[in-house]
Amino acid sequence: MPLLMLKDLPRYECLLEASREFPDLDPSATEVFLNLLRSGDEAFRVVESHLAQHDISQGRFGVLMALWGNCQRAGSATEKPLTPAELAERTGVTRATITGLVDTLETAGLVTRTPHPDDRRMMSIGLTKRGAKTLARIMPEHFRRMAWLMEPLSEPERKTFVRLLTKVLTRAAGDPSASKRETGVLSARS
Amino acid sequence: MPLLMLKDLPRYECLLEASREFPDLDPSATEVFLNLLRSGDEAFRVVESHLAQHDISQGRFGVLMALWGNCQRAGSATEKPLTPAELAERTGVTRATITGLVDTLETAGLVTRTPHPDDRRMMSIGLTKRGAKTLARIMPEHFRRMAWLMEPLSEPERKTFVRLLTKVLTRAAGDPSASKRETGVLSARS
DNA sequence: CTTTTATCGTTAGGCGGCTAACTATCCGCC
DNA sequence: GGCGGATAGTTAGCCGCCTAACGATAAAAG
Repeated sequence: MPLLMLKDLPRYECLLEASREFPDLDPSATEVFLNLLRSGDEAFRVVESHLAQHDISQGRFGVLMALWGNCQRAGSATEKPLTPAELAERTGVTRATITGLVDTLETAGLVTRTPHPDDRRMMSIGLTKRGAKTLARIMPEHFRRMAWLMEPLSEPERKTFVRLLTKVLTRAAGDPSASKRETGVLSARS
Repeated sequence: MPLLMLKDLPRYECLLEASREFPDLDPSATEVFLNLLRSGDEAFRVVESHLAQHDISQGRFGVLMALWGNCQRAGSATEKPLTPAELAERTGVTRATITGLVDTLETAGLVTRTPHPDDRRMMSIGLTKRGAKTLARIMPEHFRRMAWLMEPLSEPERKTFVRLLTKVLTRAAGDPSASKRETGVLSARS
C-alpha cells in the first residue's frame, strides 16, 4: 500500500536549510519520520508481493492470522472461531471492513460464516481446512522474507531498533491527538 | 492508512515458542518487522489526523508538496508547474492516481491544470495562490507534529535510528523480489 | 413486562490506491 | 514524408479502507 511521503527522501542538508525558513522544522526529527514511513512502506511491500502471489491481501492475511491462532493457541486443533467484532478488534480495522474481507474469504472457501450458537446477533467465523492449508503453505516463505529483510542487522542492532521503534510507537499511539477528533496540540484552527 | 499486522504485537517469548514449530521464523527479525510496520502506521496517523482537519489526504498532500518546491526551490517565486507524470514519479503513485488527485485539488481550487505550452500531450499542473496559502497554513503544525513525535529520542538515538532504517530500506527497496512479478526468493509456487 | 440502551453485523457511499486499456501526440527511421 | 513505436493523460473497473446509518437482538432500567 504505497503511500510515500516523497519518493526521494530529502537530503539532510536540505532539511537544515529549510529549517531556517521554518523555525518549527526539526531537521533530525523530520529525517527520522520520513525514513520511518518510507522504510515501513517498503518493508511491507516485500511481504505483500509474496502474499499477492497466493491471492491474499494484507487485510485477508490479517483475518486468517487472527483465526489461525491467537498466538497462545498451544496444542489446540486449529479450532478457534471468532466473531467479526473480535476480528475487527484484533486486526485493527472496522467491522464494516471485516464484513467485506470475510465475504471474499468465504467465497474463496478459506473461512466459514455460521450463526453464533449463543447470541443471534453474532456470527462465528472459522477457518476451513482449505484455509489452514493455504496458511501453512504461505507462512514459511513469509517468515523467510521477514528474516531476509532483517539479515543485515546484527542481534544487538535489532534490540536497539525495537527499543527506538517502541519509543515512537508509544508516543504516537499513546495519548496524542491522533485518532481523536480534537486537535489538542497547539494547532491553528482551519 | 491503517494496515497493521496484528494490533497487539506478539510478545517476544511467544515468537520464540513459535520458532520451534516453524524453523524459518526468526524471532528477532519478526519482532523488528512487526514493530516497524506498526510504528510507521501509528506515526503516519499522527500527521494524517492533522492534514485531515484541512481536508487534505496523504495523496493530496504529496502532490501539493511536490509542487510547492522540489526542495531546492531556493528563492524562486513558488512557480514550478509540473506535469502529471513528474508528479507521479515524485510522489510514488501511478499517473492514473495523479489524475484523480489533481481532479480533486483542482475542484478545491488549490491547483490549476493547463495545457503544456511545448507538448500537447502533456498538462501543466501549477499551485494556485490559494494552494500556496493553504500549504503555508498547514506546514508549521505539520513540522511541529513530526518534532513532537521524535521528542523522546536524543540526537544520537536519531542518528542511529536513521542508520538502521536505511539498512532496512536499502535491503527492501534495493533489488529483491518485491515490486517484481517474479518470486525469485526460494519460494514455493502456488 | 415494557421500554430504553447498547451491541452486532451489514449496507450504502466515498476515497485513494492499483492495473489495463484507450486516444492523442511526438519522435525516429527508412 | 509517412509510418511504427514510445510516451502522456485519461478512463474503467477492482479492492480495501473509512464513516454513517440501519434492523435485529440482547441486556439493563423502570
